[in-house]
Amino acid sequence: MERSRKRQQLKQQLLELIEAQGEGGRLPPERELSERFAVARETLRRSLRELEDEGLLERKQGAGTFISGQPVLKQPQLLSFSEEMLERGLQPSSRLISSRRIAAGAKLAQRLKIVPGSPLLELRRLRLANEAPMALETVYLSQALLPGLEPQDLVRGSLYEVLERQYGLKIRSAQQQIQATVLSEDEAGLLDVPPFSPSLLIERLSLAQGGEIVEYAKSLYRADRYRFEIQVQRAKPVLPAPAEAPDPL
Amino acid sequence: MERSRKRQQLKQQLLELIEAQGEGGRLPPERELSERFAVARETLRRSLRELEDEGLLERKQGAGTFISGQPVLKQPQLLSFSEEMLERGLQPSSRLISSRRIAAGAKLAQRLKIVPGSPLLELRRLRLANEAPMALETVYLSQALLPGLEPQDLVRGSLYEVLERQYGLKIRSAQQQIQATVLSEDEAGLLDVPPFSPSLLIERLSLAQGGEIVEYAKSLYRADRYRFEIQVQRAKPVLPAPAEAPDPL
DNA sequence: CAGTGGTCTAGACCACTGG
DNA sequence: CAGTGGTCTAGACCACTGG
Repeated sequence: MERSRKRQQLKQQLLELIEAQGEGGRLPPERELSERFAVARETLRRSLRELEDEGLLERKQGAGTFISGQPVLKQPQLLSFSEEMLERGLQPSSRLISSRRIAAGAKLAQRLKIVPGSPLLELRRLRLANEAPMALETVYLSQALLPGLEPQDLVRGSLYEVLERQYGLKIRSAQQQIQATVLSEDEAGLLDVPPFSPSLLIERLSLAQGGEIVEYAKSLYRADRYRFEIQVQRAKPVLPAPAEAPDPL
Repeated sequence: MERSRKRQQLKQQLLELIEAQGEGGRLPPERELSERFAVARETLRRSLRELEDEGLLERKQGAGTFISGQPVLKQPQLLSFSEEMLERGLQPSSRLISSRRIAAGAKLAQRLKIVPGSPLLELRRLRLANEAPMALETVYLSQALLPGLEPQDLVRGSLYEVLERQYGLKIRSAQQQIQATVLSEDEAGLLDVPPFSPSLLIERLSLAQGGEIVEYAKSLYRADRYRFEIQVQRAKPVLPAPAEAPDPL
C-alpha cells in the first residue's frame, strides 16, 4: 500500500508538471526530476514509462521527454455489454427471450473447442440501453465448465460478474469478429426496426485466465444506435524481428 | 546494439525454457533465473515483463511465474489496407475511381479539425484483393498539410508510405468507427454485389506523430468478404482509480 | 562533446501465497 | 514463515541527439 501509493503520488506530481507545461512542452531531465521528487531515477522512469504508455509523453533518447500533442489513446479493453453502456452513460438492462439446454453441434463445438454433443446452455437476451432495444444477444456456455448454472442466474446483471463470483472464472481476453448483416423479420421485430434493416453482427469468444473458452456470443446490434469504436496504434518496432528477414509490411 | 542484443538473447533463452515446460508449467524463481543467465534480477524481470505483455507468462506475487495456457494475444495494430491484405495472404491493388479538389464542408472540417472551406483532396479508390473488389474507399487529405500532393501519387501503393516518404509524416494512431450499412446502387455496382447488400462502413481518422490529423477515410467493405477481427484484453486494474470512488463496472 | 534518455547491476525491503 | 514476485535505490555505463 505504502509503496504503490508512492508511485501514484509521483505520477500525480508528474501530471501536474505536464499540465503546467501544456502540449509540446518538455519535461526537465530525468536526473533532475528524480532529485526533485526524491526518488531513484529508475523509479521515476517507471512512472514516466506509464505516462508514455498512456500517450501523454514521448521520450526520445538523447533528446528529451516531451509532452505529447495528442489526447490519451484509450486502449481498447474488453467490456461487457453492461459495462460498455454504463461507460457511454446509458442504463443497461436485459430481457430474457429464451433459454434452453442444447447439445453442441459441429460448428459450436469447434468454436468452443469441446466435444460435439456436449451440453450447452443457450441464452437469448434482448439488451436494452435506457429501456430501448440495442442488441439481440445469443450466448452459448459450456455446462461442463459451469456446472449447476441456471438461466435465471443470468437474467439480471453481467454475465462476467456471475462467472467470477460463482465460478471464480476471470475473463481475461476475447476474440471478436465484426460483420455487417441484415436482420431477419424476427430479429427486426425484437429490436423494433423494419425487417432487413442493417445490423452489426459481433461474435465473441471469451477466454478465462487459464485460457479456457468460457463463452461464445453472437450479438446483433442496431446499426442506427450502435457503432463500434476503436483506437489503434501503429505498430512500434518494439521487436524488430530478432535477426530474420524483415517483415514485408 | 550490444545491450539490446543481450536482452534479445535473454528473451530467447527464456522462450526455450517456456517451450520446454509447455502450457501450465512454471518457471524457476527469478533469483535463480537471474543467476543462471548471469544477469541482474531487474534485467531478467524486464524480459519477463515483456513476455508477460505478450501473453506468454503470468506472474503472481507470492506464487510464481507460470506459463500461460493461451496463445499469444495479437495486439490490435493499425494497418493500411495494403498491409492488412498482405497479412491475410491476399494481393492488394487499387483502382482510382475519382479524384478532385474540394473545399471542406462543415462536417469534414470538424473531423479534420481545419477551417471550413480549406482545400481538400478527395480520392475515391476501389480496393481489390486478388483482383476482386473488397472495399470502396473515400479519402480526404488536407492540402495544407500535404502541399503539392497529386492524386497520381496515390494510385499505386500505400498512402501511408507516400506520407512518410514524401512528407516525413509517420502515422502514429487512428480512431476507427465501425458501423453496418447497406450499399447504394452505385456503390453496389462498383463492389460487384446486388444493390442494398449489407456493408461494413469503417471510418478512420489517422493521426501523425505530432498529433496532426492527416487523413479522414470512409471505407465500405463487402460484408461477404470482409470481417473486422480484434482481440481485446480485459482491463487489468493497472490504475485502480487513485483514491476516488470505485468504478461501477 | 555535453546532455539526454536507455540499460544494467547488486542489493535491500515489501506484499502476498500456500508449492 | 519460507518462498515468491513487486518495488525501490544508488550508481555505472551505453546510445543517441543537436537544445
